[in-house]
Amino acid sequence: MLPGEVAALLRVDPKTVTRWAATGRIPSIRTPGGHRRFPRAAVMGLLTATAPDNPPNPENSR
Amino acid sequence: MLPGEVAALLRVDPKTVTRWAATGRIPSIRTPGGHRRFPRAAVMGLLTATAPDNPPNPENSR
DNA sequence: TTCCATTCGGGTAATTGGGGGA
DNA sequence: GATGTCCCAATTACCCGAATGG
Repeated sequence: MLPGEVAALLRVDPKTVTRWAATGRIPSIRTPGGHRRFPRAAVMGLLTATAPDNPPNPENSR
Repeated sequence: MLPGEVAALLRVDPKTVTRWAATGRIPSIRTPGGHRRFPRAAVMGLLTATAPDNPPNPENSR
């Protein structure tokens, strides 16, 4: 998966994704020219949202 | 979407949006750096919930 | 081979996160 | 109980020119 795709999915700058790879926060593969490729699974793990309990259930909220 | 955008849209302080995410009142994903991204749909839900005259679920707001 | 879009690298400004207090 | 504003540190976004990939 390309840096631009990951950036678009997480609403960040492609440069930020590159920084994550540089700091080892996300696994990445390097092309012979130095460009990066990211495993789709790792990217999917990042966009896992915390699902809050905010349904019509007042008793649960209190 | 970004915390600042949500804050501007709901006309609250970005810190308040952060607190909502922290208390689980709005779903959010975290970047590896710790910043938050909010699903547009969830923001719209909050926007509807804070609407002065069009609350779909008044009991949900409490 | 040339073509264009994207990514590379570094540097700087703006935003965000967390804690504490009004 | 919830929100807005203060601090500082960290993260992120946009600028440039040059190189890579298909």
